[in-house]
Amino acid sequence: MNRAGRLRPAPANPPVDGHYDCPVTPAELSAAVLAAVTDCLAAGDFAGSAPAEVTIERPKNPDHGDYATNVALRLAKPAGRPAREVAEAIAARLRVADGIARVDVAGPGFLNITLAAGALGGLARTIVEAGPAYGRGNALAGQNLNLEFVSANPTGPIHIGAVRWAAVGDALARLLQANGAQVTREYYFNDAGSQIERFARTLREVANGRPVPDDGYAGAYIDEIAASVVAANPGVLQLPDDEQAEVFRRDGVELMFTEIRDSLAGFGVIFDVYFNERDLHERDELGTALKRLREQGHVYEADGATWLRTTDFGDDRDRVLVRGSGEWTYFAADCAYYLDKRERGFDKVVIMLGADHHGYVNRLRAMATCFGDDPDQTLEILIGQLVNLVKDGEPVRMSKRAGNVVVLADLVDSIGADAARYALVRYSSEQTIDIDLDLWARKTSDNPVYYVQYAHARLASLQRNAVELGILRTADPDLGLLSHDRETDLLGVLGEFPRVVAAGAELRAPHRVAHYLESLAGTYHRFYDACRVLPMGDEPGTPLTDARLWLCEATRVVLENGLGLLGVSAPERM
RNA sequence: GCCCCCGUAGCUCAGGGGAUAGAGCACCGCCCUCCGGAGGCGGUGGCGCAGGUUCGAAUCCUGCCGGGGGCACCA
Repeated sequence: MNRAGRLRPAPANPPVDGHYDCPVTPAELSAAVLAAVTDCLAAGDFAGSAPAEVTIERPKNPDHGDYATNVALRLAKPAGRPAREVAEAIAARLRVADGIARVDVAGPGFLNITLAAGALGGLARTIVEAGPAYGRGNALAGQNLNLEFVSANPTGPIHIGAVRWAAVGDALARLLQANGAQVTREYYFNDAGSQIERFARTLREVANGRPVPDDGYAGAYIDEIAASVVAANPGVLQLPDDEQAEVFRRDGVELMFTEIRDSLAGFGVIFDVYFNERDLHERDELGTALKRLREQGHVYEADGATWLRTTDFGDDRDRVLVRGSGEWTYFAADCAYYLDKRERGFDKVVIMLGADHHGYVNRLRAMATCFGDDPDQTLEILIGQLVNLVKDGEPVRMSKRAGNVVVLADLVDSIGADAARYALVRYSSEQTIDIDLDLWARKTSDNPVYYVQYAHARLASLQRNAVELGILRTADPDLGLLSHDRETDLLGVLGEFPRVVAAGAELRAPHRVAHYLESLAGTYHRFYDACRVLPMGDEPGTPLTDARLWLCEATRVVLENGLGLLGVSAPERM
């Protein structure tokens, strides 16, 4: 246990030349504090066990130092000592660590840590050199996750309700990957079952100039699809009705599938797997699942139907697998699909559902338990609240005739893929949200996506201007010069990024990245307003110019990486 | 009736038990001698209500009030 390299007497003359071994990132500082705590425990300063991790945060109040930790408050109770005493013991060891200028015990027992002057500047270099890797981590390394989202029925274009999950699901997939997880994006395609038959019959009736059946689908897209099927199958209308229905089913679903896949691609969302429910039926995976469930002893017959006893595991009623008519239920296909995913080797099956499906949670968890799995380990169901579109202050209602925006492709046409994705991913999924189309179509600063993209474009422009002036970043900048309040503010925010990425993945909350980026853009603008970067007129560049160019490039990198996690472009110019 | 989500500033929303609850918009007052004013600075203004747990609650628990969604041998 030799931590001498980390905790040693502070040198008489702290380094100020830009080469820092001392902690500059929150993660490094957290490790240093943890080392100090461990040393306290080893030396018997106070009793207890070392925490799994030490929380470091940027205090809101600058008087509270560069970073603060509440570790002493958490250790006080098990130690049986006042928190301030514990804090003092930790502070005493921390004060002699490299690169830490001062450690104060404040309030009930917070440790307020101030880094050595200019120490934070080294972060700019860390970020620029890491480039696209900055912010990424390996907390989820080794996890093989299946992320299912959207999964809208192929009986119509993707409705706005499902679009939220396209944006959030894809961003979450990117976040999970950024933390080292292996992620498969999957779309479950319900191309079997009675709704497909209704869809096929509707197409057939419309193609024959007959009215839409009472239980059929309505909408302009029906006429288009019907016409396309007829065009591709010239003799179809001469066939008997049931054979016609089969043609309309096969080709209609295929056309719908293509349209859905294309509109998602236009939104920047590409699934790794489009899974067909029909395949489950054709391979008799439902039968296999039923057999497996029966072997586990959770299946029974009653009232002519076959049931799964989900009430044994928290569901409020048992669920039918095979109807009295002998037909499979949708739930039976869900069981087979879950089993299929598990047998493809996924450690965890993640499913994103809208609030209108929250009633599924208990039955799906119970089903996983019936298969012998622990749903806390193998199944995760994310419920997101609904989204409403607002235009001219009025909610946009789904209208079959009027040209209202209700479909994914229309949304993209209306406000653009970047704004649409950002708008949908910016809010917590637990929040029911209103998307104001007028706001998100605007190219002004009240539109958050423009605020963030603008900051990136401005930084890209700055780098271009520097090149034009013949000023290039040197390989050995004096980053200790970055000591202006606005510079340290900016460095502090940049240092937060890896933790935002980790927390966003862990909490399944991509919106945190969006809020972080807005805060970063604001901090950058304040820096830029106060700190001149490029030299005035014909003046030559200085070491400070060099250091600030590194800081600006670090900021640009983080904005680019963050926007990338949301699936939003980082434009060089706007 | 039962279940899920949500009530934070005039509006839209952040706030993983921590210090004086934040941001954008709106409103009021300022800042253009040069790097993108699509910007910056200052001001007004808030945790639905009542208990509980805790050294400490917007955050966790209970109840109530208000809003949204869901409770099929439909998919």
